[in-house]
Amino acid sequence: MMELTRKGEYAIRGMVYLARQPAGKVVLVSEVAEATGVPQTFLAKIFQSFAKIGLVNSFRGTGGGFLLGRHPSRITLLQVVEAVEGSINPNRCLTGEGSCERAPECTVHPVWQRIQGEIAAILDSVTLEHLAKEKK
Amino acid sequence: MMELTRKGEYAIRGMVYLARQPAGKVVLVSEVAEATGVPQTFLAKIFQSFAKIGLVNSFRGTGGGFLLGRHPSRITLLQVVEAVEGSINPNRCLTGEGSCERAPECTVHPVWQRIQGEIAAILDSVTLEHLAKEKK
DNA sequence: GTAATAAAGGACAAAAATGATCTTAAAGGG
DNA sequence: CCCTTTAAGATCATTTTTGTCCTTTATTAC
Repeated sequence: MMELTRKGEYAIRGMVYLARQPAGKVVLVSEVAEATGVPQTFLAKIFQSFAKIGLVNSFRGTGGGFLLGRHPSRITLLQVVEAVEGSINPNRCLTGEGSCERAPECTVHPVWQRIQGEIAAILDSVTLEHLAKEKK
Repeated sequence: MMELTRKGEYAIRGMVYLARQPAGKVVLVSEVAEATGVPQTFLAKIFQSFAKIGLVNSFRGTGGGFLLGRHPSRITLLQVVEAVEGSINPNRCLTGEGSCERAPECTVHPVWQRIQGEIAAILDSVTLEHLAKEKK
């Protein structure tokens, strides 16, 4: 449970790979996919959606590919995860408009709220720059 | 992302409803399902699996139904959630045997481990007894 | 015993997540 | 201009999750 979806996992793998490239280096989805063990077509979709929100930049044609949209120190795990799966929300009860009519008397609510806060805080404290550093 | 599955959500709703019953009171799945807004057949499956591990007790025939397998103070949210979705594991990388060959050099790993720990700690600190108390 | 009740269990159906394939559009190289 | 490269986009296939339905088994009431 509480598992990151594959989409989320793949997105992170791909973005960390990009973060490990020399600044300005453009790489092919095919390369990223192979290196990270992610289905190429699926990763392509993810990167495409990231291009739309500026998380990555993309170039077509010969010499084309992807690179990070801004410095890895300015992209947090939270941003990546939320870009791919929407805002963190461990329980449907927490979602905004009318999704839980029993919210007022729902005693489970505050628990999920705490969890949501913890997760977001942790994810937001980690940047792609941190993750790009190889472990010794 | 990081969302509880419906199964998990339904399980919690059902168990909290049981916890709110007078001690020893046996209730029908149909009653629980209706009161909590959960698909009856789905909830039945969940309770059936809970019966096997003693989280609830079940009785067939007239006057049959379900009740908690032990005192609500001795059932934590973590136990309910794990019973229904397996052990908490926000990232496949963390799962045991061979699911992530790149675990050793995976820098994301420790982050998920922290998240996993936080979630488990919070969920384990809340019992059905806590949740059964109506909010004022 | 027989009938009624209600969970157990299995097989099936619908929906969502995951993944592949094919066509289109943009960019560069000759 | 034409060909190649590579992302963009749309469509389709597979798998998993979610949900239903039907039959069987246990229990109670008569």
